[in-house]
Amino acid sequence: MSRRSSTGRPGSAPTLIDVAKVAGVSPITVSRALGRPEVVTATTRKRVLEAVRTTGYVPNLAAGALASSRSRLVAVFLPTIANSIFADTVQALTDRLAAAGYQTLLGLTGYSPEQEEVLLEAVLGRRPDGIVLTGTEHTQASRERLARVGIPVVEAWDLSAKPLDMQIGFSHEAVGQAVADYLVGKGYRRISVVTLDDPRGLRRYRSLAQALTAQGVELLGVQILPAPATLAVGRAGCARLLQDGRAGDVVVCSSDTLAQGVLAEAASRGLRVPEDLAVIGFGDLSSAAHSHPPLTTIRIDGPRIGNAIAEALLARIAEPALARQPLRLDVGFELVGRGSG
Amino acid sequence: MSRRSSTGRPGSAPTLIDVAKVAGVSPITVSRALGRPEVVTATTRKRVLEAVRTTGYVPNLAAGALASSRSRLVAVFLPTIANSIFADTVQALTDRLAAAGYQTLLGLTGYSPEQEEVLLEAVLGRRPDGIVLTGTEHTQASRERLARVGIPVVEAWDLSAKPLDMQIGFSHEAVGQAVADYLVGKGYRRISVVTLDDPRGLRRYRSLAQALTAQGVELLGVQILPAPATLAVGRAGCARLLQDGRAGDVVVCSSDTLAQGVLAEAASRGLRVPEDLAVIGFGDLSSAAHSHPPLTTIRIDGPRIGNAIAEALLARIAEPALARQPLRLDVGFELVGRGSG
DNA sequence: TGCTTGAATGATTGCGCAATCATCGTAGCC
DNA sequence: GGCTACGATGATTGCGCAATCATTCAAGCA
Repeated sequence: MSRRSSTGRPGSAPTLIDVAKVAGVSPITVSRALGRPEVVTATTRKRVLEAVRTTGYVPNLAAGALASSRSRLVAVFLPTIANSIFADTVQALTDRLAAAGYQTLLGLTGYSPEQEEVLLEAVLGRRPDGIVLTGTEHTQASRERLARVGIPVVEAWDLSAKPLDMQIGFSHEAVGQAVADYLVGKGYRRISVVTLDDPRGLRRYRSLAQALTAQGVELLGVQILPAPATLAVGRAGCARLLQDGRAGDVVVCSSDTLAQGVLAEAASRGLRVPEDLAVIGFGDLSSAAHSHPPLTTIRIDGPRIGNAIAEALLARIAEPALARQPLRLDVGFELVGRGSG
Repeated sequence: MSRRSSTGRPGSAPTLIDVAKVAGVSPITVSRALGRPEVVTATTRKRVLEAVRTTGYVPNLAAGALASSRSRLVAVFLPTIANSIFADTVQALTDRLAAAGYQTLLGLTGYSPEQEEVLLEAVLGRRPDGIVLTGTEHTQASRERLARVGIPVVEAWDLSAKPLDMQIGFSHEAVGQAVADYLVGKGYRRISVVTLDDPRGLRRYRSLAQALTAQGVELLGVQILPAPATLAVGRAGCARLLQDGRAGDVVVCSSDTLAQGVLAEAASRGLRVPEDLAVIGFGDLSSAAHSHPPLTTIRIDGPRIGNAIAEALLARIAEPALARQPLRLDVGFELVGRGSG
């Protein structure tokens, strides 16, 4: 196995030049055969691909990125990987991007704009061709930096009045409103909330509270809990509400996972759901339809968001002239009524 | 906002040279002030940092990678992001790597070695400083390629006889054995399995079957199901077993999520758990302790795996002389007995 | 004073590739 | 047959940075 690079150093990876020598063409022809095969004749292309195979050549994308100022990298920032509510979106997004020759840099922000800012600073060093952020809450420094660098940005899972660039999500206010309407319509008047202290959950909660107030109903109790969203946290929140006598007739949760915790707490106390205590979740995780009773929740089309992000990014990259053309896609949501409330 | 690059083109990002001009030093001093601050005097460092701030400079890591042949990138391949069993590991891993100045490239293989091979080929173009693979099943082409490139590789979540490089995981055979011992010890003789057709789940299942056979017990029924691991899939698997009269007294599942599906199916049929049907899971997800009844399952220390991967990678990167020094870390597992079986 | 020593800084070079412009050759046309 | 037009290929250059070697300067010492 004595392959050697153009400079003759053994052990280092073969380069375009090595391939070119083997194929008997110029380096740039190799580059073209690989990058834009249609501009090269079938025979040279074949010769080049053969040479690629024998040399074991793998293009150095860092060099390519430097020369072309296109990194073929997309940075994706998530609050956490643990909450599977983002899983479908990320899956669809990375699949679509991978198919288009893009790779995904992952950043985990832990619901913290400051953390996001730090990661952003680091990631920008890669000169990604696109950036996907979760939510619309960012530090001022992040906003300014993103405005400067001018690469396509998608804010996902939310909509806001002052977008950085493109937004693909839905209105958390509308969700709160819809839940309020649903509950009031079903005759509930004694309502409480268990929510994570993440920005979107809080917005849904506030919107719910406001919509209820508008209909003459006041929230009975609220538990705002720090991440992560686990069943244990949901249980604890519910226990606290019950203990304070503030659970009311229905608990609205900021995620299905918390809701299952509430379900668990209710069950352990012998409360019947929904007769004694109704429960509303958010996310429609795979478990929601199969809990006991099945969970009434809000369904978001995660894969659709992921695909839409990819398409928006790829379109913008292909046609930078569209820059800062406002894209604002509301994918909506669906309230799925099941047995829990 | 009229920053311009060294070549005077407006709009393009400032470079080391721009910063150097502003700071009144040579470019290489800027590089040093940023990369190895200890070799530069405090005053120059301060001047440089000030210039970095005023110019809004962000180092181009692609150029740095090209010049230094160190990408500060680690590629992480997961079967899927949906199964939260990997979430803790990835979280710990990325946190630790980010703290050390490394970024994470995410690859989703969908439990397919062929998919992994394709992604590997693409990712190798970035010349990552390390690669993390899930499991020990890889195509021959992947194995050869990885052997050639000689960058640190960690196979996680499993152990095998022929490691690519480093391995950090546990023995799935031992898990199967432990479950067999546990069940037989509890007096169960009529045992069935619901498993995803992922390599590790299948290995646990086969080991369980073998260990049972060694004790004179035969598996009553097996359902091998395609991904994803959802409650619905678990329910369907359980329903099938019951319908065939092959569920026996206890169903062993390849994940907690499937187990919860089994629990749901049992509940919907009015079966008492564990009296009529016991259930064993795998993973000890946050929900396992709170299901009804709480799930007997196998706990894996995910964060520990993530941290160990990061440490192993960073150590190897810092000291390439250790290359191919076999590292094989068995993090073990714990059978957590709860109410379900 | 003259020398050594080492810390701090600078000049040069090349990493591997794609953009750009130049060249070659052939088909098509009147 | 001579021309154009265009498709295919090649030569040169520079992307932004760090490695390497060179230089400067001040402190320390006999």
